[in-house]
Amino acid sequence: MDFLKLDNLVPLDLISKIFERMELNNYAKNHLLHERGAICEHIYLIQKGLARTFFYKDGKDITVHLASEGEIITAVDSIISLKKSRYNVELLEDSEVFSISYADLQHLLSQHPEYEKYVRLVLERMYTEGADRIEEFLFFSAKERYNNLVKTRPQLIQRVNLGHIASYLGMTQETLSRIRKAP
Amino acid sequence: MDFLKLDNLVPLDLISKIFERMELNNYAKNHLLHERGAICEHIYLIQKGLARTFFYKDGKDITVHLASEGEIITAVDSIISLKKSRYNVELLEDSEVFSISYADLQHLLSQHPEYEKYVRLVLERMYTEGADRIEEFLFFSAKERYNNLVKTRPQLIQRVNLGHIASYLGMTQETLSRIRKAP
DNA sequence: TTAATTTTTTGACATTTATCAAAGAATGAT
DNA sequence: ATCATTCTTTGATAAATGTCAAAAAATTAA
Repeated sequence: MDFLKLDNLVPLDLISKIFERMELNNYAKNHLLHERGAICEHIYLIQKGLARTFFYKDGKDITVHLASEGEIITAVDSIISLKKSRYNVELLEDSEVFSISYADLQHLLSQHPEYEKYVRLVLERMYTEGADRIEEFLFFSAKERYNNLVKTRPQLIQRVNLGHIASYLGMTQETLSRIRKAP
Repeated sequence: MDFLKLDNLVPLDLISKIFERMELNNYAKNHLLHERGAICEHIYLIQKGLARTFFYKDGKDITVHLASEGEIITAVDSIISLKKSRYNVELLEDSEVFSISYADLQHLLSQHPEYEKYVRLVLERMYTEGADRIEEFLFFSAKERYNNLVKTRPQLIQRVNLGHIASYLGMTQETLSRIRKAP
């Protein structure tokens, strides 16, 4: 599985149209793009750097999503439903981040319905990636899930700390540490 | 989480337009709507009855998806990518099933780009449901996952056998049997 | 550079869940 | 109704993973 990169799916002229509507900002490591409890109104595209979505379960911090260059991140539990989000979206490195409000995106789409198709392609891809991740949990042991991640997104292994990778894969950091050193 | 029902998202006139292009067929229990190894070209909408997507991992049959009345089912690993599918799509009851080829749907959308928006809404919903399911695996024990399913889709518990429910929830049937009888 | 902080590893032990084998219950076919 | 088949439960045991506590290593800040 190769991960969502907008530029494989969407023609350049549309990308630039969307980018015209987007703000590009620089933020330091640990900056929160979105904080839990708030309604999330923006979609973020990582231009440079790394972000994660996470939340707390029984006091433990669990990483739900990781996005690096060219990938999209937002609080999926809020952006569409407009409900208060349980998620935080945090930068793991100093980053350059494009952002567009969902309202602006919808406005752009209503003006240019010919672009809907590409949003559909992106959503189809996101959906398929989600389905693959569900399969991982249905079929694979902790060790296999880790090995798959190493294969599909090796850059993450280098850049994200062990605790975040572990919770992203649905295991404790002790378990991941032991998997890593196993023969 | 309430499950995907087209008619909450899509205006009736579009539903009927799509339905004009759809075939409605009756099939007996155990009929395969789609068989693994083939490229899946159709999307199915369950009018009456019950279907599941499943596949084999080390000889074991694992249910990946369950769809009842008003819900959509297809081989998600194939319909978009046009790769050979690992999945079977099987009916668990005698059923009435609408079907449309993905090519026809795309054709309809190119003729009526104003409908793209609704496809987007459906995909957004499907994506969010997928994200919820991933969360289940990240956070919840076998027992909690079962209790959540009982709460969100009680009809399934009645209609789907224990083995299929168990694999859908990522556990063995013995574990689910023990969870059920636990105090 | 040193100290403080954060991250990773390790060990001992507990818990959850899986595996295997078999019995019991339910369902469907004749 | 009876037999065959499929589904569910049970028990014994094993394997995977989690928990807690602490040490070691790496990173960051002063």
